[in-house]
Amino acid sequence: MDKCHSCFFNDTLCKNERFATDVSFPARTVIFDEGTPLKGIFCVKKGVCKISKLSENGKELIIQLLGKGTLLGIRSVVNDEKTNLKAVSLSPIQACFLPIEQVRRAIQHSGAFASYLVQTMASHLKDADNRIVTMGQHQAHERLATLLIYLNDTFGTNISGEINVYLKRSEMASFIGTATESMIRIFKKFEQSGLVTSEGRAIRILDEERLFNIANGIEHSVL
Amino acid sequence: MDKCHSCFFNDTLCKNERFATDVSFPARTVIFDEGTPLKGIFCVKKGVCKISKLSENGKELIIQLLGKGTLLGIRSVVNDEKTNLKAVSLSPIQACFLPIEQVRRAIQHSGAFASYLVQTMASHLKDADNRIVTMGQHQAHERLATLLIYLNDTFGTNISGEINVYLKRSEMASFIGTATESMIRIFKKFEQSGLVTSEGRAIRILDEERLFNIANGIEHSVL
DNA sequence: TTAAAAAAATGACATTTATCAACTTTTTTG
DNA sequence: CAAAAAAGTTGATAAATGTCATTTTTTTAA
Repeated sequence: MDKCHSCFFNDTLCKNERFATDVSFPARTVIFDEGTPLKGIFCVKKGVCKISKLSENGKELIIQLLGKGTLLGIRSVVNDEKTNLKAVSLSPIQACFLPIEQVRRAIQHSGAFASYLVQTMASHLKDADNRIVTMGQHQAHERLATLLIYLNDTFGTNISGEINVYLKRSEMASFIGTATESMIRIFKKFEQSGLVTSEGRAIRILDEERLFNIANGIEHSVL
Repeated sequence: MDKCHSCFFNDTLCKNERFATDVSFPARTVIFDEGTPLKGIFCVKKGVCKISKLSENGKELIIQLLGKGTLLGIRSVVNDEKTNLKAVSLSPIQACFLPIEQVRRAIQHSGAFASYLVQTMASHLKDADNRIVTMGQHQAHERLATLLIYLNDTFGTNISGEINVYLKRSEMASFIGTATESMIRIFKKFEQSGLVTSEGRAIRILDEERLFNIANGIEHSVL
């Protein structure tokens, strides 16, 4: 149980105490599942995990992808509910863990932490709103373009230009809310049009500008 | 500029001061538009307003309907951004207004207000997640059933059983992310199946249980 | 390394949903 | 009140997306 030295908690909150502890998870591990009561929150320090929710009809939808610096489980802790989301690591995860009592105490007594939290949540709410609009008003190929740009910009690429997140085709479909087959067909058209290339789950974006235009319904050529 | 006596600010925050002031808006008025810098937040005390966002392709999507006790504009204020949402009153609104400096001060110095805010936002984030799932994994008739149940349960009905919110057909379509014509056709089937009745914009739910089953993909009869 | 399992890809087809044009009804405004 | 504007409705048709069956490829684990 080593102290966490690189996250917000310790930086602003508990400089001389040992509230946060380090934890890690291998790739493709369930960190928590829907319906679990959480004992605290995680702050991701390395790796990416997916947050998903099962629809009543049994289909999964990926709500968020969380990387470095993001909080995991905060909502359930704040509202004292069982989590309604599932968190699975996509790559090996390093994180730190802050117990529920400390979180509550921090909100009450640290203006800095409260402000940080409110700002973070406000920003997530904004993202969620944009996501709702995208899901509600855009077609599948526009949503896929949006996803690809988001992945590229949020998680960056390695030396050879591959996006640093490796999703299954079914996960990409799960994110944009289409059938896997539909997603594959659209993705193939993107490849044929020279917008992206892929090798297995590694994706490289070749023409972000055109992808952007497709995402926003400006370019229709690739249907 | 009378003091507001019935909202969270005064109850928990400024019992002896005059931070919050009363404001009101007639029905169908723009309270703020996308891109506006806000000078503070509103707390709705009476009436309902719609929060919407314009998609890049020019279509509007209704993100939320806010009634009594909800905050308006908090996100932009917290993150010091121009609002990216549009707020329009659907009925005459009574609200109180709290200036931006007071909000910031309250988050920093009032543990009670910080907790309240974090909890409210956590709950909105949960709603947003559910909305994303509904938009991404459900068909139009399921989304319409979900909307009708939501309206009925959130805003209640008057003596004659009519839901207390009066939306245009195009607004219902805007909420569930379909073309108005599609929405009308589905709504008509709901009426023909004895699930709802309507007279203009007044809607009465006749069989909430079946609506619930449709919303969750359990019943398919009404296609 | 190889067999088994999982994921990816493809075609044929069905279903859902959007679009467009025309028309009717309701609401707004001079 | 009457004319104009906006909202609501309908049918015909096109486009988008899902489903199912099957095959190929990749990944996993013995």
